[in-house]
Amino acid sequence: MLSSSRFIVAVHAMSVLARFQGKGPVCSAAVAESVHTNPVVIRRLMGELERAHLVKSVAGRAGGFELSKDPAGITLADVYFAVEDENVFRMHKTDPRSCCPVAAQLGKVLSGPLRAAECALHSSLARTSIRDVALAIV
Amino acid sequence: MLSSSRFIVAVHAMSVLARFQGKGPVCSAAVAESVHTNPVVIRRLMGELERAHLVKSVAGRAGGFELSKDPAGITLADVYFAVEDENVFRMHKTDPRSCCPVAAQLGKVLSGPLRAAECALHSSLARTSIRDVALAIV
DNA sequence: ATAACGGTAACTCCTGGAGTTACATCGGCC
DNA sequence: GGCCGATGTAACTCCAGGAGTTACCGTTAT
Repeated sequence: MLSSSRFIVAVHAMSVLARFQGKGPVCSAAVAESVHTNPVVIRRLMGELERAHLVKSVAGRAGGFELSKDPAGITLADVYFAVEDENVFRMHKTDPRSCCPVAAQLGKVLSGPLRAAECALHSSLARTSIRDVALAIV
Repeated sequence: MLSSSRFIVAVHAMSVLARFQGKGPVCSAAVAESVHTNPVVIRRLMGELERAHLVKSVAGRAGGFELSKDPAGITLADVYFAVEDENVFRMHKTDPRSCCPVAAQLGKVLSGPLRAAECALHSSLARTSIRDVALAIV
């Protein structure tokens, strides 16, 4: 895997789960094989998705993971913000007491436009559901 | 600096240049002091901005950097895509010949929605110019 | 009881950004 | 012409974080 492909991997895993819906839970090894990675990596990712109430895990023998709701109600935006940093844009440390007005005020000035950009990203990703993705796959 | 704060740092530097417009070039040491980092880091970043035709460098004594055009014509989107990876979303390696249809087709299926999301991000960032940022700073 | 699961800790490996030093080069200015 | 203050860039080091791996515990169907 490439670094920080967490979002795409999560979508990949969710799509696999969507295709197996109603046929019982899918184990991490099976998902890992499709994604071409390690079962532990999948379990860790699923942990984050579970905390976001997008999947649920079934413990014990014949356990695994399944979607916690209708795939039509899970969007790419849900997956993105469950798995990636909540901040799309990382700030450097600015000193509000700096003598340079740019350094002192940039954070406040940029917060509006950056929030707007995150919202735009969210809205766009929210237009595609896991169901859409799963249905597009033959 | 935090890791991958390249975009914010670039906006910071551009804002400094905007405030000094018409007063001659600003040297990398002065920008670095405001950003609270190293002059070499600034010069490297300016190199990328220069390749995107957003700034120009003046060599020799009393040299430095200045905006290459009206700050009202430079948007946050220009800066973002000059300085960050062209791909907002990183793919993991998918094998198109995989026996799992999800692994084989996910790349094609996602390309549309992901391109749309990048466009949405671009459009939102394009609504704010460096002039807007510079004017908002007292 | 056993075997097949998830959950998690404790690592290692690797990539990439940031910081730093050093040096070549350029171009006003005296 | 020579100096000095800039950029440009190479060659590192340092560090954070994602990914991969092994190991072990708890859980549950058979």
